[in-house]
Amino acid sequence: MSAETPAKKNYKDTVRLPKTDFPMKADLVTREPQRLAKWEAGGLYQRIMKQSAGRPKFVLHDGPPFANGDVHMGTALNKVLKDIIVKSKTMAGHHAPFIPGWDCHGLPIEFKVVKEAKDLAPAEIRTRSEAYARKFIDIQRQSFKRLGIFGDWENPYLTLTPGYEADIMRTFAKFVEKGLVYRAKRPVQWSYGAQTALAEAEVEYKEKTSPAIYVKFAVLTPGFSRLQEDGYSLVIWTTTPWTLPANLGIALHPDFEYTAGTFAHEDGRQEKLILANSRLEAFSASTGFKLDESRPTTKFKGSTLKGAEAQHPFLPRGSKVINALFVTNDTGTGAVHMAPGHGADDYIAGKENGLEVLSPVDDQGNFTAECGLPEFVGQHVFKSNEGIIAILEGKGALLGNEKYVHQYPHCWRSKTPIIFRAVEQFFIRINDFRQDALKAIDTVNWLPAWGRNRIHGTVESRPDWCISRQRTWGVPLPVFYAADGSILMEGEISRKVADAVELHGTNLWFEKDDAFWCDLIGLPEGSKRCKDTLDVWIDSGSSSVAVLERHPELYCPADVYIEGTDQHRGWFQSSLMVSVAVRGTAPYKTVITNGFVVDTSGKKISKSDQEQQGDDKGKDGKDKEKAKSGKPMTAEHYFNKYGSDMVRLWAASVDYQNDVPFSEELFQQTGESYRRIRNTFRVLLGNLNDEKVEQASSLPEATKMVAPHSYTLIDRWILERLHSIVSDCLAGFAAYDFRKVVSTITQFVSGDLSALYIDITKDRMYCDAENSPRRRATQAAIREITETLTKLLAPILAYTADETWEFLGHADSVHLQDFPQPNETFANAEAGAAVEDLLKARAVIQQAIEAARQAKKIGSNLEATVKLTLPEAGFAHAIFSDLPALQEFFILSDLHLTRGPDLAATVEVCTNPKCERCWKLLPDVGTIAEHPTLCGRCAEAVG
RNA sequence: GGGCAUGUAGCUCAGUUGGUUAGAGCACCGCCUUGAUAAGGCGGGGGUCACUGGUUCGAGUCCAGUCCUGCCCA
Repeated sequence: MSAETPAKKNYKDTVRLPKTDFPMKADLVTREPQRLAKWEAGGLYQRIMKQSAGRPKFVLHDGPPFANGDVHMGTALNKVLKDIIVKSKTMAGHHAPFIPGWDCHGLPIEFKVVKEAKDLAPAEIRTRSEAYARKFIDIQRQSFKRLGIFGDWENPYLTLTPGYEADIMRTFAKFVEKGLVYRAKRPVQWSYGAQTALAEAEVEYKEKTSPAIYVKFAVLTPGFSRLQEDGYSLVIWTTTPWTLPANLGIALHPDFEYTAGTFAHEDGRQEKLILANSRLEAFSASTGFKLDESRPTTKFKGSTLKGAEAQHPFLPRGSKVINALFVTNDTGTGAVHMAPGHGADDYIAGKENGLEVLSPVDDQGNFTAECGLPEFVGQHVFKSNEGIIAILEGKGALLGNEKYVHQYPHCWRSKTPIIFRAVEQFFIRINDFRQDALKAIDTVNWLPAWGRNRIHGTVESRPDWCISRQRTWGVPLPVFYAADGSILMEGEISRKVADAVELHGTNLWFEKDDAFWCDLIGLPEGSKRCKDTLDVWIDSGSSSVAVLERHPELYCPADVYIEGTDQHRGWFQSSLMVSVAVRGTAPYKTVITNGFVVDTSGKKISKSDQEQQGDDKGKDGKDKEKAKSGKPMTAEHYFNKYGSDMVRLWAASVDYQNDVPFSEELFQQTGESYRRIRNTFRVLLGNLNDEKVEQASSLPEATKMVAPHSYTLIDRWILERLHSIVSDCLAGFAAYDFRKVVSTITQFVSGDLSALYIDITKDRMYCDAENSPRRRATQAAIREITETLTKLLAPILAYTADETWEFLGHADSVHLQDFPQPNETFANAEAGAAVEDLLKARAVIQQAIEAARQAKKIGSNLEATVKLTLPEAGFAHAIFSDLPALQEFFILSDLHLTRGPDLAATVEVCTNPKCERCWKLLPDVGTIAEHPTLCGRCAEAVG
């Protein structure tokens, strides 16, 4: 009576279902830290280095992030890409050390420190800045390690260490020795907010409203040729009225046509003015002054007035008329106000024409006595615009005044508008080696290729490098001033400073007095140290000297630099310029750029935006709201919520050479891919659970236990596919195309493994006798597939691959393995051709079955009787006459074959009895007395 | 405003020297399965290939222009 129940149960127990402890739920957030701890305890990175010692080297040089703030997703993307490169190069047979670094000096840190406590002594600022930097180095290091990035984390390079600082100074010494450094009073981009000069890379452009005014300058020189009468005024246009006290000249384009004539205003005013012809109309539209055609006018070229003298509108001095080619005719009047102390073009043109450099503005951006207007001394220049306009108006020199909205440079740290201001600064003369740098660019492989043009253009047009900063948190500019004020700048002097710094750090410079240093260097008594520090781009730009050449494991040029696209102007360039100046060649062989992380609406999510959000919290409602709606952008948030492998998979599956879209939704999408891969690994591992122990312990020979001829067609096919997947992935890694690797593997896992191979081989794996040759053959194939995929994924899914490797029975980490090589045995795609035909037939069958299923005639495929018509031509492979093999491939109980004109299939309800064990509907069920509910195969398997 | 990039399904991306009905993965809808089950299978919907014009028998692909977005610069 109850005999059937235990019997049923018994048959179910004889089915060899996949069994594994490899969890379906990844639980990366808790498991990854455990694995990381294991890696660290075992010194995995050091072991990889030891194991790969002696192989061809591959050096990826880490561009140092600022030791400031948490790890942003953009930084995480970059670091993960670096790690994938290093791991894949290692597995491809290289010795690839990774020495991470941090950029420690500079304004961002000093700014925070000074904000927290005012009026600190320089030495104190430096102590606090170092502590600040080290705090964030630790924070970032934890995040990078957590992201699964392998490297010598305990011995990173820091630009604040004495050795590095000394090398910066020695690099400077080389510049000095090559005669590339000079000191000059030149206009620089000055931040009054941060009170320092700024480099090109330290300014950002934002919209600003400025007063745009038209001002007349009376021409003094009487009877100037071609001017028929006197009393004319040149008209200039400027958006910076505050620079007028520094006006020393007026520039005209030598070739433009100018008109001198009488202009009348509606209000009755009349003026005798000179403007460029092309600007007359715009001038009239802005000011209301129209040229009175009835009065005599004179036309002449700008070169005519060269050398004339005009009257400064409110100061008792002249303004010299000069010619300059940079005068344009798209804005203004064709006559440009020249203040050599307040503009780069002005400075150059002024120098050529013998104008002085006047810059009556102090560090805070306030006027000094030199401005010649006592009432303005001590007042901020931007607050003085209105007063100056009032003076002009009072003197009758103001012809027009409007609001002008334009993109204006701002300080990246203090966010204040910058001013051009002439101060004594140190510069590197670029022209002396610009051509060498341009040549060096063409020795480098730029990825993507347009990077070459980008940096070429940058280097071609860049001005001299302003390398001095009036800041405290940086490497001192190692030069001295003699008692008479003259400069003591020699390579030898700087080297002596460097040697002392190497031993004691740069704090020595700030702690000891001038007498100490004069004594140490051997300078005459009374000499004084320079108070400036070096531009931080010299710091990081010197890394090819301070790191690549110094570190025993590295070399120069490095094989690869990879950073965000903004570094064409930043680190790629500063590194290039330093390297070319110092050794004449580029510091890198290949330069890869990654795009910026943007949200899905295509907006840039920058680190400084994120910081702004944090900084501005609570300041006002608007920013608060912005901070609230802002998405978290720290890597920590995402690896703590989704796991590091998810961040890594995201990084590997986007087109990093363009801007990289990022959103929570995208993360969920990545999660789907991840789960698919993981679940597939889980089944594969489950199917290996009864692999012979001897096999597992004699790895990797296990995969070779079944000779190729024992494989069935479907096994040979999947191994052929695997063969080409290996080739594709290796090619993808070699081309730094990780997206290709991910999509290749994803599609293989989803399309070939999950939907076909695993599905088709379920029957033999579950229901065949344990040692049936085809079952063992498939098991061997599964081991090869799993091991191969695990190794291919290891550089990307650093944690999951390692976990899988462990479940494959290996004691040690997958990261000590090399990449698999394509198996030549399966290179000829013999099975692939047959499977192509099989898949065509399968599609036709599935459509027929689906129709029956939708019509509720059948449920599972096994309930169908399928009549398949194959075309007369083709479908010639032996398998098309092997009915059992076809039934297995199509996963059917009952298949009938005919040949006809077209490929076609019809479906009927199968009437055979169902085998209780394998669930197929087969005619021989019930023919075995011992097992009345089983088919022949199952009866035999049960024994 | 200039230089360099970019724009193919809801999302991330393929689309070879121009050549059938533009593909994949994920998402979505329906069905099946419950022996991969917080899984798996099958089927399906979904695209004016940014826009406009041109070359061509034929253009996502080549040419010109426009627009969007990003980087760098002014």
